[in-house]
Amino acid sequence: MEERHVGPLTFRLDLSQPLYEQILRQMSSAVARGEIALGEKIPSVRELAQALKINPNTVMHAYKEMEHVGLTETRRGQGTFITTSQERVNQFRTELAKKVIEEFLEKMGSLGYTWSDIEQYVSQYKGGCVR
Amino acid sequence: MEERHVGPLTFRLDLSQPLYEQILRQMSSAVARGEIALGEKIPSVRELAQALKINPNTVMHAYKEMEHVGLTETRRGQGTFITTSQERVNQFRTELAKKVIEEFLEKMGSLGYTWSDIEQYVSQYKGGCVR
DNA sequence: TAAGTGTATCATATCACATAATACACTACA
DNA sequence: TGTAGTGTATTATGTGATATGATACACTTA
Repeated sequence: MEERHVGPLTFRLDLSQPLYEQILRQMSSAVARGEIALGEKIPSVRELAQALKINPNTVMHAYKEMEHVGLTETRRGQGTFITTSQERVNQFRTELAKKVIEEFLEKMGSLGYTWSDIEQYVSQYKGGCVR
Repeated sequence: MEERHVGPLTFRLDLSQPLYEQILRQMSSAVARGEIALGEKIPSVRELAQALKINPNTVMHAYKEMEHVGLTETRRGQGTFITTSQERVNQFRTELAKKVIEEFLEKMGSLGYTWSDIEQYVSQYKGGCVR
């Protein structure tokens, strides 16, 4: 629930979802919002772990995922950097969003909600946690 | 991925989400769709477990949840019945949907998506798993 | 050489989820 | 009254994802 700042980055972690997933999403968001530029260095594993008060291995987990999907590039001994490819960033974020949306629609569907139900329903939440 | 039929009810379980949650949602859906009427008896714990090829305790978990939120009423020695209160059914389904929607919006928000992004994005999925 | 990187590998702990087996209590009905 | 079918409770076990803790190694830069 609490905000943690690391350089230009801001994180807000809770226990409702895996920490490494939250790091993953919020790091992607930081890139999308332009809070960190392409090619930029992100905090080291140990630094972020200390700042977020979580275990380095957990950060490592997130970082490995980020590299695996092409959001970051790692240089041993130097650090971890946001990829220089805007295309990869977009693709990665899109993939994440796709999963989120599909899970959402599947759940609503299994609740018996029709398409127009969902459209109406969702619009009620305008002005909530989304900008 | 496979459909299982139990009387008038149909279930489709997979391993991506907790079984008891899927039962919960799909039972609610069945009521909403009118596949089972208010006050109607639903399959016994053992019967549903056998039909879905899962453990009775897992079905029990789902049934306890359903009773806890007021979707069902249980009569020891007789069985479990859908509540006779249409209001409770609606309320229950709405609560479930609310959680699903809030989780969805929170995730999209943490991905840096704006409101109009989401509206556009979601509309691309029209004709998918939702009716 | 030293400090700061990523990386690897142990072990351990917790929690949610599911299974398994068994027993008990209540109800309906032949 | 007995018996079958209900929900319920208990205890144990297993599994996988997640997170932690500690330590060591390899690489890069200054």
